[in-house]
Amino acid sequence: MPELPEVEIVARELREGSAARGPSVVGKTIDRVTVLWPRHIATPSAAVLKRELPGQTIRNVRRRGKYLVFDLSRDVLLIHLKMSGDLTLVGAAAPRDKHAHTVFHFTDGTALRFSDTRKFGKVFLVGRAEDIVGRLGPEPLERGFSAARLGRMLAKHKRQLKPLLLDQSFLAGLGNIYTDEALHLAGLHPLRCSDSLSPAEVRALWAGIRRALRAGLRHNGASLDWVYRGGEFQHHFRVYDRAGQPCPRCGTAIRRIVVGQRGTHFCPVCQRLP
DNA sequence: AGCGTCACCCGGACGC
DNA sequence: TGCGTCCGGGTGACGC
Repeated sequence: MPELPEVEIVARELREGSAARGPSVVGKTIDRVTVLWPRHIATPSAAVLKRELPGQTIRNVRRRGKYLVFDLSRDVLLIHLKMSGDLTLVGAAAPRDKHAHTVFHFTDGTALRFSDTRKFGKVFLVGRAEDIVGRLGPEPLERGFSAARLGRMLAKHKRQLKPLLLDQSFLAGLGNIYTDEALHLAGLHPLRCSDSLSPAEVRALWAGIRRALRAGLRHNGASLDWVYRGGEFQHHFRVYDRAGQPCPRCGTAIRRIVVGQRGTHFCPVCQRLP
């Protein structure tokens, strides 16, 4: 279930090369594209994608929110992995993968394979990355994301913290895991109203968000959908997926409720509703 | 603006 | 063992 840390790790590995994902894709030129599941191609049509990509070279791979951004010589390719998507650089002789739905073949014979068991992932080809990621909120790990800024953002809304933090146009990159973890680190109930936080609570939330994301990065992401081989963060969850188990801080049984159709995990003692 | 609901998928867990 | 059913994940579309 890729959230900011998992996507960041994929971007880094594709950019710099890794054992899990193969050598860097930066500098490779696309020769042709195979699309076995056209519904992956969100924009434009698969036909246009197959026509426009050949000849373009990958200049850089980066992340914005949960999107992977491939800067090409002319256009920008964006991929959203959703929950079960993965990208691997493979050689010409690689065994086929029945879940590989879009394959970018390079002129050197290698190929970047987009596999997605649940077929939720999306591919976008646009002239400017902003066409897709322009509506995203700030990056929580960026220098400019201060506690004061978070406080101003929170005060502008009257929403429950959990759905607000999951809203990518409010803040980019938090999914269900890191939101629950951040709220526990901050000692804030997921149903607290965003404009009701004291300055100290805002600072705690700011620190909790950043600590949760950094912990995920440090442990190479979480592996729940058997996608991110090597990710270990699932062994360090404080509340996520731990209903009935003891809170790491006070020992009280973690509770699970549903907020906006999302499973939400919290400690009823450390995260009280005023 | 904010909220609820649904659709999109399918592997795995569960119940019978 | 083999079925059937439900769940969860991120997002966009929709209606209120």
